[in-house]
Amino acid sequence: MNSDLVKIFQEIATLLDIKKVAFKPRAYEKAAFSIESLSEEVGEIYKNKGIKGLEDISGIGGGIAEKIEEYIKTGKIKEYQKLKKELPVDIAGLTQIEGIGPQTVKKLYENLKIKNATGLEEAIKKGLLTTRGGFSKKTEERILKSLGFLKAGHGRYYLGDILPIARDIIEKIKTFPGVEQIEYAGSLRRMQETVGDLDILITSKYPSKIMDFFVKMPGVVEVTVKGETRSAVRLNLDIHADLRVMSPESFGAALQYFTGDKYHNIALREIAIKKGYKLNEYGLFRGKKMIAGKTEKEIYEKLGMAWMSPEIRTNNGEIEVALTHKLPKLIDYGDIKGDLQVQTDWTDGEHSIKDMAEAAKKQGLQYIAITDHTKSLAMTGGNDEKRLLKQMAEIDKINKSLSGIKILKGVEVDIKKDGSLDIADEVLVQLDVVGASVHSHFNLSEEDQTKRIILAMENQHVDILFHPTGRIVGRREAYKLDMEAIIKAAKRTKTILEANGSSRLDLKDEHIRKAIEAEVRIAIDSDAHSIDQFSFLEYGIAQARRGWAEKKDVINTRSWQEMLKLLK
DNA sequence: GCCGTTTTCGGCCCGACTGTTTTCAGTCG
Repeated sequence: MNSDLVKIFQEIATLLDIKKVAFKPRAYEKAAFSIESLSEEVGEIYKNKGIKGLEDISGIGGGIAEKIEEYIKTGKIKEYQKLKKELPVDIAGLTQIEGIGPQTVKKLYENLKIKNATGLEEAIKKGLLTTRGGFSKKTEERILKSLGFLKAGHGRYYLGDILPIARDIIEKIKTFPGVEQIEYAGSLRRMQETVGDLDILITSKYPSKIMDFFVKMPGVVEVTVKGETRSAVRLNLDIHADLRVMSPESFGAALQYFTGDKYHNIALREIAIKKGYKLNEYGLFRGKKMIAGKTEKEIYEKLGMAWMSPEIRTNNGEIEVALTHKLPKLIDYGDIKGDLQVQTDWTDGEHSIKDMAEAAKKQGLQYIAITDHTKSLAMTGGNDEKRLLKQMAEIDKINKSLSGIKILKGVEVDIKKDGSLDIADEVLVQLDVVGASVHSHFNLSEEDQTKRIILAMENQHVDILFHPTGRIVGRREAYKLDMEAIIKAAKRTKTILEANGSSRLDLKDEHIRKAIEAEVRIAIDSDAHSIDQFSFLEYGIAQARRGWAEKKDVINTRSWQEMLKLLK
């Protein structure tokens, strides 16, 4: 229901944009955004509090509330259907093609009756864009390129794939003569799950020289934009990179502006206006006078709030909290002392227990829990009770031979279809850390899946629910699950929820935030399967920061002795 | 269409780059 309405309102916004209606499009966009970040179904809100309840949602007033009511009652919105009839095209599909916006969508339909990306491609093949469409050859080429880019599946990249590459590129640009300050901004600086492109900011006395270096840098395949202060290129990994050169007085303003996100920035600029200022990427101004811009901190402070970490800049309440100076002190990237999910070559990991322990120590960790798979996961050679006991004895031996790192005995026990576990309680009780997780029967109904998992959480030995929703970024959707019920059960059964730092990134940030609000603790794990994968902890911490987690909310920020006290 | 510690009416985020525009519209971030 919510996601349908989000799509409809976004589409209404674009349709009104096309008709050049003023201001209404922004109102519909805002409403869509509000609904998207809602934790409750609008249907529930309407049922409990009626149309008044809907109007209490920010960005939703009388008009849109009525439309939601209409949708709840009839399953459709007349106004939307009317607009759609005038322009019956796949707007979202077309506008996601770079360079195509609302007006181009209209032109494509009116001149050529093009309704979607496939139709567009066919029209280009027939040469219709230039012959009858009223488009120039250059525009046609640009659209064709964007289509190819989209078809290759290169939209957004998983954070963990792109962060190391971005850091390399920054190092490379640092070597250009004349580069002073350099930072990356955008979704990468916000450490979002996925990153669309690289936004790099530089200060330099020689902007045009820097631009020349940048567009000729090794790895650049194509230059899409080149100007005095901004250039954009496509790199050989099909990643777009944007470079902007700013003056030092404006560096903080630019960093703030290009870090975003968009909604956070809009909210900030609205606050600036109310205070009689103007905020842009060059600074905060009163009239012509610049009153802040050198650092992000001074801009936030002049706007009446404390500086906040990029990870939480989403306009999901952080601005309101910042205005009252009650921002959470987010967990820091160096705060994790131990890793509670680690696989070894006893199952599907690549390296031995000892190698993993030594690698963890090198990474600065004080302890790890070995949590190999169990027998239900036959493809990984999962441990049965007997082999698990043998592994525990082995860990005792290795612990005696190592210093500076403690190895805890653990398991990633498989939750069977009926919610029971595939390792006997008599063995589980002997372990330090029991993580339980789902690896099969992803297609159960929400009710059955939720019941199944809660049953496992009720086991007195299950300390942590590993990767609770089963999703993998860009690869696999989460299974259907009543997250609210899971969080409630976690509280009741004293089960820790995991924030998995591998490409699962599971729990998601919004669920972490809800868990913490419900005073459920989390564990940030790497789920490392080889010695180089402890670096995944960084992404797990980012995830937790986006979920507003503080150090105290995360059990493995404690020493292993203190951490164990928080388990069942 | 929404909203209010200047307002229940009159505002609504801001600027760079591109194209074919000779003064601005479209798109993007």
